[in-house]
Amino acid sequence: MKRTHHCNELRPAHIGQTATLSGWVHSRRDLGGLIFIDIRDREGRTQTVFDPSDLPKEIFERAASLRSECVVAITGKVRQRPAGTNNVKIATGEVEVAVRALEVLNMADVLPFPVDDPELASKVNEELRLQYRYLDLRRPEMARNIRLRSQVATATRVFMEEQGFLEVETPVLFKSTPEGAREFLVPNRREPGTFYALPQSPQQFKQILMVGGVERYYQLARCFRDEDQRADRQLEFTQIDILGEDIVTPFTRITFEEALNRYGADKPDTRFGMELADFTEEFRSSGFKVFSGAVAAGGVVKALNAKGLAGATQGQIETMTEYAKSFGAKGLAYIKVEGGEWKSPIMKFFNDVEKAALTKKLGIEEGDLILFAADQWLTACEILGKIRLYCAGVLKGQGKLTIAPNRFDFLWVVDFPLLSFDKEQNRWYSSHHPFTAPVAEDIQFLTSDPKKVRGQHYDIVVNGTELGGGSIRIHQPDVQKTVFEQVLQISPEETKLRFGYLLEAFRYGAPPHGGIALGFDRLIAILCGTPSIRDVIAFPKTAKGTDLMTNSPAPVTPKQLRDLHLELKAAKKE
RNA sequence: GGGGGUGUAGCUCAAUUGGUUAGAGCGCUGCCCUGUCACGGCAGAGGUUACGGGUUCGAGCCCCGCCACUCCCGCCA
Repeated sequence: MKRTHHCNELRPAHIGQTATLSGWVHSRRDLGGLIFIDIRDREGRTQTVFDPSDLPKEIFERAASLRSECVVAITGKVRQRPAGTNNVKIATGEVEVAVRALEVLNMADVLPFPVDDPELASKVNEELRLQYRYLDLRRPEMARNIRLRSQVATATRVFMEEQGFLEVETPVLFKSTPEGAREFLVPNRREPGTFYALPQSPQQFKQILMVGGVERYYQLARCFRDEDQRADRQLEFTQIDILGEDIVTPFTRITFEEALNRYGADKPDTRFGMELADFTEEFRSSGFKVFSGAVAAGGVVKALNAKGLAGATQGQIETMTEYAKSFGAKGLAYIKVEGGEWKSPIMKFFNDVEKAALTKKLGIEEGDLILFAADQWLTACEILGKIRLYCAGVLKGQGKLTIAPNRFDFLWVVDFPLLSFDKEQNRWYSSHHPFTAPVAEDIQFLTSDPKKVRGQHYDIVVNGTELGGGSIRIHQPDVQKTVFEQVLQISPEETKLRFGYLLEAFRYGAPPHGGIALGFDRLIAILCGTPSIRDVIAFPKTAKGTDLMTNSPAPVTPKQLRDLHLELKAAKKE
């Protein structure tokens, strides 16, 4: 029995035709003298009817023994449903198939969790869903995500090819690079003590492709980073990786500095206001020593107005304070504007001029909650940035802030600092990656005043999520050498060992080039409206990097270790 | 590495704050049922309260440890 139609296909126009459907038993409704079975495939579902007056007894009895998720094929006549029994919830709800023949392709055990009821299934523990991922993937929600992912991948490829980009696959077995994320290593059987590394991104190969004359490259590339996971971070993930000439930017641009000043984040969510305001000058000589002291130490005073949050309980204020402290704040000063007066433990320190400045800049009204941070510029901005998002969450929960679900605020963040300083290791490191070109007029400061150097780097942000980033690459070997050796303090020997091939490639005619990488999983998650990229990856890993379905990672045999010239120092904990 | 949350029947949850035999809905099993689509009715089975200790006359509940999942900080060029 070969399927003639899929389960979302039959309509009144098919009435009278003979059809064969195959798929899973979605649900069985056994009325005793009559059995309805909904058959589901990935396209949808169709009701079939088993009527004993019309069927051999044997078939009817077999239908009665079926349970959810058995795999069957049926043949029968498509007919109109009796008046008043249409099912408006499904697309095939006007017709049904009167079964003549049934083939049971496979029985199914009782399921560990329901897949037929979207409401129940969506609440099932994710641990269980991951363990039985194949069942989870049958749920319409997951099936839709996986399909959308496939469609977006195809659309991407069609678009890129039209624009003259070539998809080139780059090796997964690559070489370890000292900068950047922790890598996965692959021991080399052929030469003891040598290793491949899985790429954190196809970065270096794609630059080589530029030198190789590809001109416009893209790839849906798998990347690997052995770092701790988040809802939007997996050990292995997919990037839409692009390299070519300067990328056109149709979206709003905002500088890194402005993004921090206004939103307290380098990936601002601009779908709502509540912007930060600066009060450094106003409090420079304030009687409130916490503020004036921070300014004297070279810091700033920032504030934000959480409109309508004056009703926050002491507990909520406490929670916010703890939250702020977890980001390095020393405390969280606040003012509640309630009943026509300003209520705050620090009210007594403010004079009228300061109050007037606050009222003016923050547009303070009855019912507002004002929150302060006084610290070094970056710290103060980031703390209030986190508090801003927290407050937005609370206001959303109270229905005081609504954001249209189909609103996507895309923007470019530009003028990032090229370098950041690592206090622990006492050295500079690349904010983005070591191949990012400095802004031309800043190159002179590379060795004398590294913090002043801006990178030709841009992040693409949507709704507060970093979707991707790109940069104009260094294509002059001398600048690249300076970055490696003098700024990042990688020794000439190490540089030659790790990046020699790249520096050499640049000597043979390297065109200027820029690239961008978009987090494909994050993009799909945003399009699917889910907060976790696990929902758009067919087989994701848990927060600890395990695969609950296959139980990986797992030990290997002593022989495998011997072949790889490896010896274990610590055995697996039992 | 650190902080928070969760873990009770196959699933989703409850258990009056330490007190009788740990309950409900769904699912499952059996019987009944010819127009259901969350079918319905009757009956029934099903529990190492994640795991290991401890306190107590008595622990799902308190304490210590441990495991798993999850959210966040660090980390993620």
